[in-house]
Amino acid sequence: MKIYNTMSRQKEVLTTLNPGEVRMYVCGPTVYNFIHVGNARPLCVFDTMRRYLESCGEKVLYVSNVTDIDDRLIAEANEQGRPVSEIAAAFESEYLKDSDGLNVRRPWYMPRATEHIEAIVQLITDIIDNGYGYRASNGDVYFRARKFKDYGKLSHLVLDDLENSRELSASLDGDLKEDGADFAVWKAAKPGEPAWDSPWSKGRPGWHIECSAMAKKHLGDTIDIHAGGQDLIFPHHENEIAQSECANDATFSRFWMHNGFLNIDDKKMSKSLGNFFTVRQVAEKIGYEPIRYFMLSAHYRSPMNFTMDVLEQCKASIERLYTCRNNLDFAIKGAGETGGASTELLQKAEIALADFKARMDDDLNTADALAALFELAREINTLSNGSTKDALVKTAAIFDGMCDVLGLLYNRETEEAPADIQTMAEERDAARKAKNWALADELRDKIAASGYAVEDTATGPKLVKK
RNA sequence: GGUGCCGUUGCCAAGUGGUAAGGCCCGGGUCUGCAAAACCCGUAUUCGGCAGUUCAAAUCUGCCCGGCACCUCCA
Repeated sequence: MKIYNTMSRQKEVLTTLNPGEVRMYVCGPTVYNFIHVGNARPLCVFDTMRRYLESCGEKVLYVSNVTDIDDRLIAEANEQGRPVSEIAAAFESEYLKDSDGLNVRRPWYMPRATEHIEAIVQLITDIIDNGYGYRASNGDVYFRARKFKDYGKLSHLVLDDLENSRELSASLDGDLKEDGADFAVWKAAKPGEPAWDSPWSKGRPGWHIECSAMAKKHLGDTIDIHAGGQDLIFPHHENEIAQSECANDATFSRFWMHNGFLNIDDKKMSKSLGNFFTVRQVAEKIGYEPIRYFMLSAHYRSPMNFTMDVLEQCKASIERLYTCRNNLDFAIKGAGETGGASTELLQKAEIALADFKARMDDDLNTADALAALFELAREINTLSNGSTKDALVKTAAIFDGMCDVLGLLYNRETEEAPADIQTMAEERDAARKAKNWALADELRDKIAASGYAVEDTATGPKLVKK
């Protein structure tokens, strides 16, 4: 497949260091609060990337970290008067609930920053030994950004263009840095802050260094794909590259993928604007699945506008897929050994699958892939009545495979309706045959009151859970 | 100031040189005892505007208008 590599700014054929194996690192959340809907985008998008690669037979070593120590976490802990570790553990658990709710597969490995202090200290030591790091008077350790000749190669920013902001941050940091462009890899602890021993001071890792260290520890010096939100390109990923390449003397990541941003009602999401939504809030209103569908309904690199109105549309779209799938199941139950439409159905299914793959191969075009899925849904709705059981089962497998790659239709009701409801449906069918419409309607109302809708089909009544 | 992105039907959104996918909504029809679901038909002669290149442009070029993001810790 081809993916857009932020580094080269063009689509490239994805290759991996070891054939059949993809080493992928996706920046995860800082667990100081519930994750917001913006966080859900990389979760859903890169999970879909992983699912697609796996469906193609690749083994995906998918690493996504949890940042459980940083300034915001400390601020939150101070505010609540609880230890940082407690806040982090609580919100990590909430994060996983949301992640599971969105049908995001658990990472192959999910490293926590605080459990990798040793690896981090080692990496910083290597950086200093190679001349790229230095200890400041207060015990902080900084990285000499300017010394790394490739600094800016990912973001395509030139240090001198950052003049204004650089001066600003230099003045804020006092005289600790040799150069305003330098960034912290280790921060000396202030009184009361969580701290770990190091050769330089009791302190904590900087934000960028943890990803460098954890990627190295679990995936090696060179990884295949590094992914995250577009806002991480600079400075986060740029700094990761500087740290890792200066410490390891090897290319850090061969491909860089970045998802576009999510706006809320056409504005950037922020707490001050009052348009800040957590995944949990939205899921409680409408469920998780429309959120996932929404994330896949546009190309992952384009900016998206998040509104409840559009989410309702997503929900309706998913409904169509569920209905189709349920109809397919119903058709399978009633199908026999003959069916004139079988050949055509299987043909259409193969075409849809080929389209689906071609679109996913083109830089993970999930919006286009969804179109292929809907085209298949229409063919199924049209042809399933005239097909054999064998053809229907094969078609279902293809349909399910596509849904599985997208991570959709994971809330399918597969249980049979309760016996009493089925009995009522049969009684209603008998009433209909006797043209007793009053009784038939009465029974339909009763069934509806029990949470089921009954539909009349050529092969008998069909119960749908509502 | 530097870097980059975007503007396609009522809404969402693909399409990046060959004559506008798909979904939601809406209107009409078929099926149905009535429904539901489904299917069929209809919904952009047109892709922010103006020029240009080309046999051919939503797709390339230029200018303009409008919106957005990043530029030291925000996915």
